Amino acid sequence: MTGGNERLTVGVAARLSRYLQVLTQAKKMGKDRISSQEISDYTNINATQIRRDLSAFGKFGKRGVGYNIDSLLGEIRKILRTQGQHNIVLVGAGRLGEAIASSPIFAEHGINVAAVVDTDPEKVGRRVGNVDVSAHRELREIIRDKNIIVGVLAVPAENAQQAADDLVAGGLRIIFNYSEALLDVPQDVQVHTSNPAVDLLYALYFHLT
Amino acid sequence: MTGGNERLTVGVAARLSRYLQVLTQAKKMGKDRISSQEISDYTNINATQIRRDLSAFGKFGKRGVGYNIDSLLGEIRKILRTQGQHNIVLVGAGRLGEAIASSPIFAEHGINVAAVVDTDPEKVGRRVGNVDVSAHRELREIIRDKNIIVGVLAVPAENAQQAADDLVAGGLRIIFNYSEALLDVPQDVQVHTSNPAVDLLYALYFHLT
DNA sequence: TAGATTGTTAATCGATTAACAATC
DNA sequence: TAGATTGTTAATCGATTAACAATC
Repeated sequence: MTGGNERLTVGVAARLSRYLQVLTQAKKMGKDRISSQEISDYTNINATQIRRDLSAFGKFGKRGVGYNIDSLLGEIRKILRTQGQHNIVLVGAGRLGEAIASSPIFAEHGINVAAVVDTDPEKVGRRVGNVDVSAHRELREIIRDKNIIVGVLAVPAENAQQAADDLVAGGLRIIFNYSEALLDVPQDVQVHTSNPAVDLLYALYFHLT
Repeated sequence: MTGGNERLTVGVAARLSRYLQVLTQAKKMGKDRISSQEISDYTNINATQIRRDLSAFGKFGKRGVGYNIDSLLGEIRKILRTQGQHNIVLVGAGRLGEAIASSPIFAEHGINVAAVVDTDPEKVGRRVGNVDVSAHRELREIIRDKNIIVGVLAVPAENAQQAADDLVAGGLRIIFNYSEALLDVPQDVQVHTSNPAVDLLYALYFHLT
């Protein structure tokens, strides 16, 4: 339907990202193909919606059979342009920072924790995930030298704004915020705040009603 | 416009939860009132949409002034029915489990980590957050005795399905999954999978295009 | 009074869904 | 052939947005 070169809408890009996760996992579980209904069961996205999203870019499925996981993975990666490696920096080497750096969840999608920084001299030099912790004041050089495009904040709320300012000063325009703090940043910086408690309240509402 | 007793749509409930987070933080920052435009800046939800969402339940704002934070917090909590305390159990006392249990992010919204369990005997008895780690096999009794309604999985992907099965067997119907695994659960169980890598790919798409 | 911001309308756009022919 | 599942249409519903009068 579309030529294929327009920018995706926010909704479509979000859904395609979720299909990507399901396909990655299904592949790890040894599956070869998957139906729109199965993807729907894992994502709670309507199966018709899934077929519609995919068929806008080509005929990727086989009627009566479903979608080949490997080839669909390739197609979606092409659409989302996420085929390369992306370097990120993690700010904060506390428990959350360590958990993030050691998790396979990023590597699986081509995202590489290229550096970890902390203000605490005790933590500098320690190994976290695959890298050694650097001093927070070296942030600017690290961002430049390692070609980093995303900063992940794993610091207490009271330090989050300062850390965000440092990331912005270093040139980053995408920040993932794992603290509960609200961040004030320039207009052209995207902040993604992840707050499990908010998601939980929302889930509870539907449970209680 | 609405009588006020219908079930909220998924979209409205999700947005109201996010307003709740912004208001909670703005209050901590010492603010008394806030405009729909300010909430919009923090959430990326259109200001008209915010006013529309709120005015469906009453006239909570003052023209020319904005919304009083305390009273709006109360109104939204009433709408979302999140005024009580909710007990949750955390499965897994590793780095991520410790980070979650020690974070103020849940307590702030009336969510109480009432128990932490782990299969590793080394970890049982250790203090994490405000509770002592219990043995995983006691899960069922803990859920019953402590009136727990939500289970949070902070375990490696390879153990996630087993842990989910145990939570379901214990009677829980809401699971938060912080592993990358796909979980097979009965129809009436809600699974919320949080995958920062997926969110990141999605953010990158808009950055790169 | 002047400036700001809500509450509300009206118009548009994208998401959702059921249904089903096409076809593997 | 029989069963399954895609690709697509058509109809509906909710989200989004601009605009502005009301009013603090």
